[in-house]
Amino acid sequence: MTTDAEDEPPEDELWAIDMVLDQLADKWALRILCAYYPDMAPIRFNELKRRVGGISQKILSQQLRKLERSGLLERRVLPGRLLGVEYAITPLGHTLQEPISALYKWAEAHAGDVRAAQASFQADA
Amino acid sequence: MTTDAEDEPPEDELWAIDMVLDQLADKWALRILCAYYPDMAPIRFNELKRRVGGISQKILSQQLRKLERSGLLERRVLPGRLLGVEYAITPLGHTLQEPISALYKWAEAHAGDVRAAQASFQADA
DNA sequence: CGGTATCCAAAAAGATACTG
DNA sequence: CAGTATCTTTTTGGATACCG
Repeated sequence: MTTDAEDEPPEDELWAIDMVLDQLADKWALRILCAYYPDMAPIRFNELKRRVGGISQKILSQQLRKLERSGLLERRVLPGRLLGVEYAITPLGHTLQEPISALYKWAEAHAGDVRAAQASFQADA
Repeated sequence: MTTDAEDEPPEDELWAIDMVLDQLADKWALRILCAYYPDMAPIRFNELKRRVGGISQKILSQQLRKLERSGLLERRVLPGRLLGVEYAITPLGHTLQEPISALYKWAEAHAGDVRAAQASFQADA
């Protein structure tokens, strides 16, 4: 019998999800995307560096290239005499902002709870 | 006991959000929490290991302790004849399932888009 | 079954210097 | 301003082996 009561997701899609999670599951990717919250306006390289905080140029550059390759961000050279580059959220990246924002808002709302849990964990042990 | 002791020094309330993101922004935390999706039932250690896939006992153990300290998971020793432990989602962890699920669903829905973007990125250059 | 301890390899990140 | 190159340090992960 080929009919399962459970869902039968294609294996091809399964590792694709894994691949997508790989894009986001590192120290910086989520933070970089959170830097666009809530206005989602394009951000220039050094401003991004300032907004994220504690990230080196090298890592930021790497991450931006990764996010650009994934189609979440778009790199734009600013025209005119002003030497500059900005990174804008693509339409695809924009669809990700909802889940990201949800995560960010959760962090805002429950940061105290997490801290309290960590504090009481020591006391419990 | 201290194989890889990772301590988060208490910081300001402003940095609490950052601390929360630190809990989630690594290779495994999101995947482990995704393993509970969609039924959110408690999962035993080795079943969790199988569901996550590709994770070693050591890392899984580390991550579970971290998530337990953060109050997202609860470790329960199973009573009775069977030697076993299960990890259950706490009420706090349950509130996180919504953002996590949103992220997971996004990955499901847009995995193809990301792949296409990565493919066209080479061609574009 | 559900972990820990130890050792080791690999990957990520940081500092610094340099470039167009 | 916006990076790249190079080197070093730090962090992470995997492979056992072993324990309650």
